[in-house]
Amino acid sequence: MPELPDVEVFRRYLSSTALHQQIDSVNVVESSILKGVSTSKLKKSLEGERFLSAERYGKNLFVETSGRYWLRLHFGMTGFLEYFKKHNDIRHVRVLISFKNGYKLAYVCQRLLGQVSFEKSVDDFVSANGLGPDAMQVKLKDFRNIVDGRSAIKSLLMDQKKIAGLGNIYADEVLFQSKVHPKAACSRLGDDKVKEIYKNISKVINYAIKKKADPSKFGKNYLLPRRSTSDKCPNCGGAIKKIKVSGRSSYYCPACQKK
DNA sequence: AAAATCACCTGTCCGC
DNA sequence: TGCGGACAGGTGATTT
Repeated sequence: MPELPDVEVFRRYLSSTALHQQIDSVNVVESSILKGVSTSKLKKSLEGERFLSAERYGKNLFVETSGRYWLRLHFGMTGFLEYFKKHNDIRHVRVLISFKNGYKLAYVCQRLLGQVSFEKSVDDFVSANGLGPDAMQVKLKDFRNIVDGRSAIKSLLMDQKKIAGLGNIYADEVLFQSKVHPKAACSRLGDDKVKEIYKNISKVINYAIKKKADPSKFGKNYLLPRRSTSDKCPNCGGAIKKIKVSGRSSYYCPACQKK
């Protein structure tokens, strides 16, 4: 689930729920989810503190604390947050933060592909990991420079070091909206197509956020709810095709999206 | 240099 | 009903 739009929805969710409440206790249920921080340090550094604000960069959620660190949450393929008072049937809770007001915030991650860490700042993490510009903030000038070389356009859109935030399904959606084949070589795209892809990145992201990143709420001209070879292209009615690009399943319309 | 492969994990679905 | 394999919205290391 968690690509940029999902994480942005999580950010807004956390901002409207868990901010400003004093943390009573932290329970690390599965310590293998922690990266570069021990269970005891996480507990010691969070207990008694409060969350002050929440930011997002790419697919990462950063929560500012009243202590020394920012808490970074990455959600892998299956992560999400749940804020609740009474709830006893949530599976795969990996970190549980209890607040003095009686509520709890659960970081849930079924496949353990997510990460929880402490960072000095958002900028620190971004530069240390060489992340590209956030997909919601990137300027056309910079995007033009990024789209270069022989690589397939979809691989580039998914490369977090080039542009941060898009993943497998939103990269597919952007290319579908732009009528560009996922394997099209970057260097062979005309400037008009580059501009169209650029515009569709923000268009798709903003639309998805508005729909709470829930594909079942997407309109009929979107590919996202139709990621199946038994489905039809919403534009031309042709069959949706499935291929591998960068090892990931890619759905597209061969009639509308030519190389 | 880019793409394929594998590895990390858990769960579900499909075919035999 | 059971079992094996493929696959799932991420990412990093290693190999072609």
